[in-house]
Amino acid sequence: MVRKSATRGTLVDPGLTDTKSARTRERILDAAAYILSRKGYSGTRLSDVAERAELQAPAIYYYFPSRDDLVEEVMWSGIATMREHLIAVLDALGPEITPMGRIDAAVEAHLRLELEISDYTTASIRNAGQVPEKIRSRQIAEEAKYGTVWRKLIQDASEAGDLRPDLDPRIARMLVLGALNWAAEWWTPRRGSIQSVVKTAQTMVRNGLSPDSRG
Amino acid sequence: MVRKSATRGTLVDPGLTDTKSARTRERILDAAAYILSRKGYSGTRLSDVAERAELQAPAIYYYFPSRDDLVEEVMWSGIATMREHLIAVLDALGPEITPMGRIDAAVEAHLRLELEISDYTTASIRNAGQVPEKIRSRQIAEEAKYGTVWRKLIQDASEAGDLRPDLDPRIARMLVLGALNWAAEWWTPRRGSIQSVVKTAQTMVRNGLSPDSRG
DNA sequence: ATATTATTTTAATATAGATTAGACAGCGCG
DNA sequence: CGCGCTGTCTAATCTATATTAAAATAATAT
Repeated sequence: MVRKSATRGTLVDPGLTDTKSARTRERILDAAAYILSRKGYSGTRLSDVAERAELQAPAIYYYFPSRDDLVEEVMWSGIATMREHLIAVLDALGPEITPMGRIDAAVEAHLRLELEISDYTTASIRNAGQVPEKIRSRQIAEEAKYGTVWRKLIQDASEAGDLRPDLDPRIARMLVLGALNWAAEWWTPRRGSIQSVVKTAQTMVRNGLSPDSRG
Repeated sequence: MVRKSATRGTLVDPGLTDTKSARTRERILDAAAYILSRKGYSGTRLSDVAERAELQAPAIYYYFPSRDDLVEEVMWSGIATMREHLIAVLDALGPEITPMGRIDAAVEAHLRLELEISDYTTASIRNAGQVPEKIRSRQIAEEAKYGTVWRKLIQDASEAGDLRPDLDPRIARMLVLGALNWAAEWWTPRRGSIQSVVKTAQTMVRNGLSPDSRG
């Protein structure tokens, strides 16, 4: 029996169903994320995915109705995971943290997940522009949700008077996310620690957004 | 006679040879840049390029030895154009401009070329990670040259005492370029003018890089 | 141990897309 | 006029890759 793309576990709850079958499915998704993040949408061949998942290409069809269904799941779960991760981090912060402190935390959360954990995230980020409409729509929905979390972060800063008045908040948000997203394109472990990237990014974002300090 | 990829004119000097043939070649390159920036490396089909250039796919082989040669030229000329553009803008600035003022100008130059002019630039930016090694190497060389211009901009600011000491200059540079590069992914004319993007980007970069103002 | 179901494999199929071959039109020139 | 060159086209080739079909193997239940 071929099962219709079953609900994939969230990051927080990585799957109640931990059968051998579920693990194989996960292995295929992981492989697809890996290839997708490196080769792009059109460059992702099922044979490559299969090789990395250590099985034959047709076996993929036992778990996914089509190549595009597989890709779609990788794409949206990449962003969904990012959002879940970010929200979990923010929720753990406690109420005494300033709005700008929360933005610092968000910068770190985004960078760490992107750089150290997830092929899903980079697959999702890099291919956002290239996938066909069918796949894209669901991903756009996830992106919008993620953007909303950030919009709130910046709005809170603004309301606390911690945002330069000469910034367009939406543009500022996109520029920040761009700086973070792009990190996956150039960072490698060989060139400095993630910690150093996080630190510099936090400093730049904080000072880029904050009004001039009045001495 | 098939000519080996002839030297493409620079931005400043768009080709001494303005024959009908040269124009057709240009049309093919333009079409390839357009498709490449939207569909990615593997997704770029010669038939699509041909359609946009208003000829049949095999005609492309009269001007380029292979698909990859065509792609390669788009990819490196995208960055080369960006660098020429940036250098031209900087050279026009005059010596009284501060290092940070020059960075402002660079931010504007980068954004304007990326957003208003060039499919080449976005093709080059977006597909940097996906093209095969053969193509990539030449592009990496161009990227390095472009990075050098920016490195100098930031170094000059640093030597003038206009750079926060707690920033890693290389990381800061990559974060700035990331914010700028990413703009192509979200900006559309419908959502605000380029001018507003430029202004917000300049403000954020300037304040992100500058030491705290002592009042 | 055997029947049944789940999983994976190997062997077709089908199509898309790069590339090549060969023909053809326009054109300057002897 | 007929020749050679440039630029383009149509038809043919060839390969890669998604997908389907038909087994074969593994696992589980009876």
